[in-house]
Amino acid sequence: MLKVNLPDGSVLEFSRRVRPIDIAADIGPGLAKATLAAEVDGVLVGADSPLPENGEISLRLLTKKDPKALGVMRHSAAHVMARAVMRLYDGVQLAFGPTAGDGFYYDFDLKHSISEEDFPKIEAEMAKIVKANEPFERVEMDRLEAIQLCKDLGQTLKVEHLDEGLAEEGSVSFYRQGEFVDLCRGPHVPSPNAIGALKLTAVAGAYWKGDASRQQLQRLYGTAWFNKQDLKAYLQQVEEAKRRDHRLLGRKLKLFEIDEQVGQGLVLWKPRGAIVRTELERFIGEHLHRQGYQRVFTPHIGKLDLFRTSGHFPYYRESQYPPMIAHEQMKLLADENCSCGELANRLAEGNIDGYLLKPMNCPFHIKLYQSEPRSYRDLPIRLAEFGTVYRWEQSGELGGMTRVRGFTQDDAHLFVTEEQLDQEVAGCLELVKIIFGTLGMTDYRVRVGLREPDSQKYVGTAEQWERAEAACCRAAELLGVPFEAEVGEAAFYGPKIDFVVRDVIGREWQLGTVQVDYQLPERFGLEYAGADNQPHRPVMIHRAPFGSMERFVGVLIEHFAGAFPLWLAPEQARVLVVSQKFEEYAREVEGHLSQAGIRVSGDYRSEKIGAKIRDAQLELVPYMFVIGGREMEQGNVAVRDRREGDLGAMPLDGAIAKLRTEIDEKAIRP
RNA sequence: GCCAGCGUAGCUUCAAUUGGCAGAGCGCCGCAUUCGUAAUGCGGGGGUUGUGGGUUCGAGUCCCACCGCUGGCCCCA
Repeated sequence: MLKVNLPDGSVLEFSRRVRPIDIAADIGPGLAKATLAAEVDGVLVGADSPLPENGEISLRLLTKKDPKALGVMRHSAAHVMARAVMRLYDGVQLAFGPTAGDGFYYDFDLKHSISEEDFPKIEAEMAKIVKANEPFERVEMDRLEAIQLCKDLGQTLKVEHLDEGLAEEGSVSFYRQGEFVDLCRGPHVPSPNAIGALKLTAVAGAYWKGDASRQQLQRLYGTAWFNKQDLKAYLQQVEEAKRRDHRLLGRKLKLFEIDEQVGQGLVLWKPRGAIVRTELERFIGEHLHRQGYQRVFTPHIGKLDLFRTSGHFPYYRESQYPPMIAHEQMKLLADENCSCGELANRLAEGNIDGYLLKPMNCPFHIKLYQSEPRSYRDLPIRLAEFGTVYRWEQSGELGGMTRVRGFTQDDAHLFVTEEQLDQEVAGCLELVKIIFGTLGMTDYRVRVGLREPDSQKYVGTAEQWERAEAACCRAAELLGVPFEAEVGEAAFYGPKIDFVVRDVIGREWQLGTVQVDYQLPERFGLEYAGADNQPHRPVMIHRAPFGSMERFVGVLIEHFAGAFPLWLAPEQARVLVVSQKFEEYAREVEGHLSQAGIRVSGDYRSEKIGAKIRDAQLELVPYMFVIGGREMEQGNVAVRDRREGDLGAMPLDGAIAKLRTEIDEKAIRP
């Protein structure tokens, strides 16, 4: 006897063996037809997967109305795509093909190099498969049988996966649809007619099992929807989002430039972009003061030895700009006919010294800590700096402001006692929360990055890691926002708490970060005198609420679609003269606004007022001051709001007060 | 770094029939106009088609290499 609890509270009982689809049929034939998948005790299963004979379960039947059904359907769409590709090309090896984001992908190994030109052909084949509407059938079998089946099918990657990833499994499942058979966990929709609209979106390289040392496969991306309208709406939304792309707006609004001749990933902040950045820095500066930070400045380069001690060099050499070597050393090496390989070896071994463009600020702040004897009474010491660092990111990874080679962190390092750790981490997180709140950025997730237990890439003892990870988890809980712990996302020296946001094309970027570090204090032998007059080792917290100014401003441009709140707007107001006859009075107005600390400019071109308004609107200037004969006579100003349009005439003092209030409150308007 | 695609004026979904005179709009500059809440009119300058090489009578167009950009993978201290 199986007792089934449905979401509406009703209970059904079955004495025969049933599948979700049978239960749906019992309720009504319409529902049976509409059921695409089911959720049993919160676990996604196929509509035809057998349920236990006895016991009690909670069951949710998933129809097109349920977003989870959309995911199941997309997974099926991936199978349809794989089947189409196998029909069209020879020697196709299947890898993985899951649901992902707003669509799905499938990784293949095949000789033919798929390009976008092939899409119409593949899409047409997929349409045929959908139309034929052969059901997806689930087949379970023993793992060893499965290996034999995959061998028979010539699917060597699947055999590999059965030997590696699934080695522990007793039995595995396949999904069959016509001639197409694929090792797959499922679930799938009953048949492909649930796929209402399809479109292939991209092709890219992807490493087998995500391992760069393995072969590279071809990954085909697609999106699928229950109907054509949804697909159309989605494609429109994607186009819409692209218009907010910070790379486009950055140029249009003259915020920043990345020049080929300067170098890849090196940002030139234009005057307007610099204003946004400066305002953000000033904003956080106020909080630094309140939270007891001390501002410091450190150089852009330091001796290699410093970074040998910190562990950055040579372990992270690949992601640094190559070291600088002194003239004399260079000459000596040249005289010896020293090869590049030899040079690299000697640098690594420490036989040659040089300077490194800093990849991080911490070693410098550590030296500042060490520059004076420290007592427990001094702690916590909080050293803050807008420190510019340089990292040799791989060229394929660079783009816009979100991934660059030179960037400024709103960095700080806190040197604290073990007892102070929790409170100080909480303080750092609070700061990130304030920033995100002030800017109205609510769409973020918090990730606690933990170490991968058996990986070799971390430094420090297991015991230290456990303490640090525990501290991070405690702090995340105190934060009061949902968070997820993610294994393998830690820094090499410690766990971290990251604030992650999405850009307009759905990519995730880490912004604010707080990291707990027992390693660097150890490596540098940091100490403070305790109450017991014995030396103790401080714990370090690395923290950057914005993350980097470049990435943050890039994301912020997209967040506001370039229309910054008044306090951040590069140009807060523009004075527009109806005719050049009123220029003198308008310049007076402009002067008063400027005196009041408002970033204002004047448009005195011999253009019509409509054209000037249009230009100001397109340049996203928040306020326009229209000055004509009426205003001059009455000694007032006509204010136009970028969003709301003409606000009518008002005294200049009143207008200034209005703007000042909005600036001082850092108001965000919808 | 790897896979795929792209690169024409400051900018743009840019245009340029099978390889056959490099064009348009916006911006910019000049002149006229002095105007009331999203585009005034006229005129003008601006390109060694990313760079280098090759095929050809002839290359923006075809081929090769490099540089850069876009999407993805890996990476991300």
